[in-house]
Amino acid sequence: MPRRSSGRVTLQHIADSVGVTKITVSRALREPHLVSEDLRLRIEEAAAALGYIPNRQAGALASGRSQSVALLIPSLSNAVFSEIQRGIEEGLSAAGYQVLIGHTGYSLLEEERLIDTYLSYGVDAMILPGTRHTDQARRLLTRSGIPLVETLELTDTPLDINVGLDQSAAAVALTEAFLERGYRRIGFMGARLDHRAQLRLAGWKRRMKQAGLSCERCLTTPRPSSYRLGGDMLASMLERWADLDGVFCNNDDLAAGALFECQRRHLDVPGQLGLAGFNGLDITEATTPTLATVVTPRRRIGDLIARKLQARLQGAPLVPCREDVGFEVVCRGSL
Amino acid sequence: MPRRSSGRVTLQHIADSVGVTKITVSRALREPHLVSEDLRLRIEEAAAALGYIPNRQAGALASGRSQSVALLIPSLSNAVFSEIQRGIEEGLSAAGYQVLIGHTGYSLLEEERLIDTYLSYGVDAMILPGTRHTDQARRLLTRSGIPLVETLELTDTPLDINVGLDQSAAAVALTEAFLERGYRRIGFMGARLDHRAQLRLAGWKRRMKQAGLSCERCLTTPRPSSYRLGGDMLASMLERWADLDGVFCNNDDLAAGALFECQRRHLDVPGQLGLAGFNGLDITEATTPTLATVVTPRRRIGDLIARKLQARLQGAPLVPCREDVGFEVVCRGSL
DNA sequence: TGAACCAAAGTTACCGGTAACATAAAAGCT
DNA sequence: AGCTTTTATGTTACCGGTAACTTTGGTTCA
Repeated sequence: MPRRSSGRVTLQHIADSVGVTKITVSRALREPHLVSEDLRLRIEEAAAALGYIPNRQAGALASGRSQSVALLIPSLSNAVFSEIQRGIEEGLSAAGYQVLIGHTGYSLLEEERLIDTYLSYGVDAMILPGTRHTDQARRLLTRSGIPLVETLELTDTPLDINVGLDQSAAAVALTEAFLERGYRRIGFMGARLDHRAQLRLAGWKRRMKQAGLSCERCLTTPRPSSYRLGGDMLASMLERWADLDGVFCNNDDLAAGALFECQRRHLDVPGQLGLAGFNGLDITEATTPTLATVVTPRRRIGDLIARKLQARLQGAPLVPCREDVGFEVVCRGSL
Repeated sequence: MPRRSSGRVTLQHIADSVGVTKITVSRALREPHLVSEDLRLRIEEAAAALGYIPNRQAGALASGRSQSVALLIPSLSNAVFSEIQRGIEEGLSAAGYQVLIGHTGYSLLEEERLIDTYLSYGVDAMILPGTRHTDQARRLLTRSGIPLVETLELTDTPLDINVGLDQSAAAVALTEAFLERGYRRIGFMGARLDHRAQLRLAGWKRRMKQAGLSCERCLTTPRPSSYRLGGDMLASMLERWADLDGVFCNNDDLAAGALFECQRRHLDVPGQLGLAGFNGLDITEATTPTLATVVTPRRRIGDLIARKLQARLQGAPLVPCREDVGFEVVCRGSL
C-alpha cells in the first residue's frame, strides 16, 4: 500500500511557488495581519491557483484543536432535533467550528461508543441528548476535559453545561389541561421510552394520582414511534379500556397517528376523545382538528447551547450550570 | 496558549509501561496476529488500564486514510434520507468506517463549501444527494480522486457511482394513475424545488401534455415544504382553479397537509379531489384516507451504496456506473 | 548615535501516529 | 551443521501542519 503522496497540494508547494517558507504561508492564511500585504496577496493567489485544500488532521494534530464539535442525537428521523441543530450549527459555524453529527439509536451503550469515537477524532466539545450516561461514558467525558453540554432534560448534577426543560413538570401541566376540560379517564401512550419519555410518564402519573384518578390506562412499547404505531396503539387501548375519554400521547407522531385512527372510526375528537401530543412539531398545527401539545423552545435551546459553548471554548471556566428554557402548553382543537 | 500535553494517553505511554517501543503497541492494537500472544495481552491490559484513546488525526495523517466517509444530505429534517442513511451506516460501520453527515440546505453552493470542508477532513469517500454540482465542486471532487456516490436521481454522466431512480418516469407513472381513475383537471403542487422535484414536475407536464390536458394548474414556491404549507397551497389552488379535480403533490408532506385542508373544508377525498404524494413515507399509510404515493426503495438505496462503496474503497477501479433501483406507484385511498 | 523596539520573515522541534525497511532469534530443511 | 525462512520486535523517517523562539533589518527617539 503506497503512501498517498498523490497530487495533494500542501503548504510547502505554495511556499516553493512563492519563494518563502511554509510557516509564512501558514501565517498568511491564518493570521494575515502578520504578513506583508504584497506577500500575502501572492500567497493567496498561489494557493487559489494550485487548488490548495488545508489538511485539518495535520492542523489539529499540531495545534491540539480540531475546530469541531460533536453533536449526538438519538435518531436522525427525530424531528425534535432538527431545529435544535439548526441553532447550534448557525452559532458555531460562525465561530469556525464544524459540527459532527452522530446518532445513538436511543442506546446509552451506543452513546458510549460514539463518545469514544468522537474523542478519538479530537472534537473540542460534545453535545449530548439527555443527562443519563453509562459510567464508562461519564469517565471518558470527565477525563477528556473538553466542554460538554447535556440537553433536553434538566439535572441537579450537570457534568458541565445543562440546557433543557423540566419534562415531568411539562407533563403535569398538560395533564392539568385535560383535567380542566373535564376529562377523567385519561390514558397514556408511549413508544420507545427514553428517559425524557419516562419523565413525562411520571409527570402524568403524578398528576393523575394527585387528582385521585386511575393510572391504569397506560400502554407503552419499546418499538420506535411512528404514525402507524400511534393508530395501532389507540386501537389497542380502545379495545382494552372502552371507557377511555382522553389520551396523553408521548409525542406528536403518536398523537397524529391516534387522531387518524379516530377519523377512521368516526370517533369525534375532542368530543368523544381528547388527544394531546408533545413537542409542538409542525404537524400539530396542520391536522384537522389541530393537536394539543406542549411546545418546547427548540430553536432557543440550540441558540443557547451555541452561546454557552462558545464561551467555554474561548476559555470560560467549567462552572456546572443549568438553564431552564421552559415550555408552553398549547391547547388546540383536539382538547 | 500552551500545548495540550494534558493527561492524554498516547501509544508511547503504553509502550513505556509495558517496556516495548510504540510501534509494537501500534501493531498489537491494529494487527494483533503480528505480536506474540503474551505481549499482546499485556499491551491490551495496559491500554485499558491507562484509558488509551487513539488519536485518529495522527493515524489518518500518517496512513493517508481517515476511515471516514462524508454523507451530504439536503436537510436533516428530510425524512427521505433517514432510511438511506441507515443502510449506508450499517454497511460502512461494519467495515470500520465512520459516517460524517453534513447538510447542504438544498444549496449547491453550500454543497460546494461542504465538499471543501470534508476534503480537508480527509474523508475517504463522499456521498452526494443528486447529480448536479457547481463547476468548482466537480473540480474539487475529481481532483480529490476519492470514490464518490451520487444518489437519488440518475445521470448519463456519473462522476463515479450513481445509485438512484428515474424521478421523471416515476412522476409520469403517478400521473398515469390519476388519468386511469378518470381525473382530468389535475394540478401540481411543489415546494422548494430541488432538481429531483423539477424532474417530477417535468414528468407530470409531459404526461399531461401527452394526454392533451392542461398544465396550467401548477403552483410552486421556493419555501421549504411542510404540512402547513401543503394546506395553504391547496387553499390557493382551489381559489384559483375552482374546477380542480386532483393534485399531484411533490412530496408526502405537502400531500398530507393538503389532505388535512380537505378535511377542514369537508371536501371528499378521493371523491371530490384526488390526492397523491411522493416518496412513500410512513404518514401515507396512516392518514384517513391513506395517501397515494410513489414508494422509493430507500433502504435498498442505502444498502446498495454501502456495498458499491466498499468495493471501491477496497481498491476496485473507477468505472462510472449507474444503478436504477426503480420505484413503485402505490394507489391508496386518496386516489 | 546607539539602545530599544517592532515588523516580517525564518529555524527548529514537535504533535501522535504509521510505512518501510532492518535486525535478531527461533524454526525448518537438506 | 549450515543455510534459508519465518516470526517478533526495533529503527528511522515522514505525514502536513503549528508553537515558540530566533534572526534580520528598519524605525523611533532620547
